[in-house]
Amino acid sequence: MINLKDFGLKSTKSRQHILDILENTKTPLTAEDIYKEVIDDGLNLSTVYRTLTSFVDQSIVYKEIDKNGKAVYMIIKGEHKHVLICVKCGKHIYLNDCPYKEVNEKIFNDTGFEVENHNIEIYGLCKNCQKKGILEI
Amino acid sequence: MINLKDFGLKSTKSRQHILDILENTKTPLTAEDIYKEVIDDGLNLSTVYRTLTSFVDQSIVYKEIDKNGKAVYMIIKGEHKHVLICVKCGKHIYLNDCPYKEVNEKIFNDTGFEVENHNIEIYGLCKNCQKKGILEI
DNA sequence: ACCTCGTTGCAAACAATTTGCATTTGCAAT
DNA sequence: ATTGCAAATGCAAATTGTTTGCAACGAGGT
Repeated sequence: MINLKDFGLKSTKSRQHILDILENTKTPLTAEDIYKEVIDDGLNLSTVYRTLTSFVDQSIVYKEIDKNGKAVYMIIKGEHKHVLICVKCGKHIYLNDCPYKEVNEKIFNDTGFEVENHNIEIYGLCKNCQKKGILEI
Repeated sequence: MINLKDFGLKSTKSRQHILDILENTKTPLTAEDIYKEVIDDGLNLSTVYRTLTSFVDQSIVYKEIDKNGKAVYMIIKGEHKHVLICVKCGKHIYLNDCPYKEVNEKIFNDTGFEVENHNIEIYGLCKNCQKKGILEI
């Protein structure tokens, strides 16, 4: 349960609704996705964008750019996420823990570079699509 | 040396020039970057886009979307690159080999996902900036 | 209840990319 | 070499996703 006031944001119906949507989705959403859900409130698309921007500024949500250049948003729940993306069916599989932890140490030893954070999208074939044979995107 | 005909593409001056540019750059280029280099040929921006699209279709170049949602293109030369980006001074350090190789196997064992490729940008402090103390971006 | 400043709607601006159509060009067949 | 045709190109206009200016509105402290 996020309290907008804690982030210096006024609590309006629009924002609460958008926040609610983001809190209750499992997949990242585009501004358009969210807009469709709030259009009945009479909410404007630019308000959705502005709201999302302020959420990003306050580190309430993540903003990522997908393969098609569209921005997708998802709520930050503490740890960072890594996603496996199937190049065939587009399925997103989220990893719960970071499999790259040990690598950071190796990088530090090799280069003296101290890793703070990383954003990783890994492309491949999900279990299901491997069965289907030849790669056809 | 790539031969366009091998990819079912007509060999035109425009395409050869664009291919040449892509073959001789170390950094990924945007359509605009390339356009600036071919504008003296009288080449049109939409031709650049169409050429890049057909190169992507033929798997001659990669298309990635950067943080700002812009597409960048780079020739496919077999191996992929990883870059360490210093959050303080912005320095880019390229890794010669992929430190994540072993991880792919772990992912496969855990999830059945077969990694084909990944694009990684790792953020942290380079050796030099670590000395300078507190992080100020 | 009032005042202030942040928030919103609306329309218009923007930036990156794509598309329709008329013209040109590469190249395979003659 | 010449021809014919599909593919490639230039140009301008359309599209898509996102941002912005401005006037009206509303939340929340006083």
